Amino acid sequence: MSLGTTLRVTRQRQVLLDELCKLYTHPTADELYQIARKRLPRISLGTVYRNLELMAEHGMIQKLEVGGTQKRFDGNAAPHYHVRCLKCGRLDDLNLPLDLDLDRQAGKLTDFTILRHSLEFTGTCPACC
Amino acid sequence: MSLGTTLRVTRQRQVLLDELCKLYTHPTADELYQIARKRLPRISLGTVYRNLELMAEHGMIQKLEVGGTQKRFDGNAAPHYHVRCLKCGRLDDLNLPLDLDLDRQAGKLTDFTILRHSLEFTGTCPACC
DNA sequence: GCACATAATAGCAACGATTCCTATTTGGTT
DNA sequence: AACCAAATAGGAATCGTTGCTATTATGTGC
Repeated sequence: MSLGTTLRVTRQRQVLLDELCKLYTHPTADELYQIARKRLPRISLGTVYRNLELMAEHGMIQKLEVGGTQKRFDGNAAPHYHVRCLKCGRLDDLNLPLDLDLDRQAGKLTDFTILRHSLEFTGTCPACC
Repeated sequence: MSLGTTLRVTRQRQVLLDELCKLYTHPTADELYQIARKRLPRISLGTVYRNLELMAEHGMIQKLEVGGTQKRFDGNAAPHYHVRCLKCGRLDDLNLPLDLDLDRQAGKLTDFTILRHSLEFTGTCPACC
């Protein structure tokens, strides 16, 4: 499946996107699987992984490569920053304006062609601190 | 093993730290295992993981939680930023000054207690682009 | 230098997250 | 309705990492 093709509208895809967009908790694939099963009891975990990957490739959602053992997903496709709690793993959005000038500055210091950046703050959340 | 205790100086630990500090490629645990085996053919992968973890806890090295499936390690314990190639995974240091004010700004926007941040640029390296 | 306590090791089993595989089903098109 | 390619469920396989245990080595006090 290339980026040019359109994705078919399957019930599984609709439910996954719908549930992901309702959440602001940046769930893991397995968390979303548990949620989706309430509406589609026979959905498989493989389907969840495949669709999250495809929807991310198509720019409909974001796959977050942050600290921790599991990848997390974000229904908000626009780039933005995050805070992660060291103790419980909670991941929140951070309302800090995106600094696109960083990409330009970085580009001047390296041979790489810079496409974007990700900024993750680490600390302790109110519940854990 | 708590942070208060001192680590014993074992041959394995010496070799791992020595080899890691010679590299600027931010190797994975397995890459470092292959390198260390040239000097210590009987070293085990478990020893590599355990020591990298311990040395990171003691602030001697850094464990990098960046994009990709494997964790990477950095012999430079001072915080700094990185660029990662989307195509080959190459991870370079970036000589952009650390912006500590970001932590203060982030702290004003959230209930979290901010400890630090990690900034990773993504793009394509000269070899892949 | 020797003995002792305990930290660290090698080797391997187990684990968890993710990907892969295949027969079957479904969505979109004619 | 018929067709084809895409998508699915279910489960096996893979891969990075951690855990386990008997054995070895380090640092310390004599």
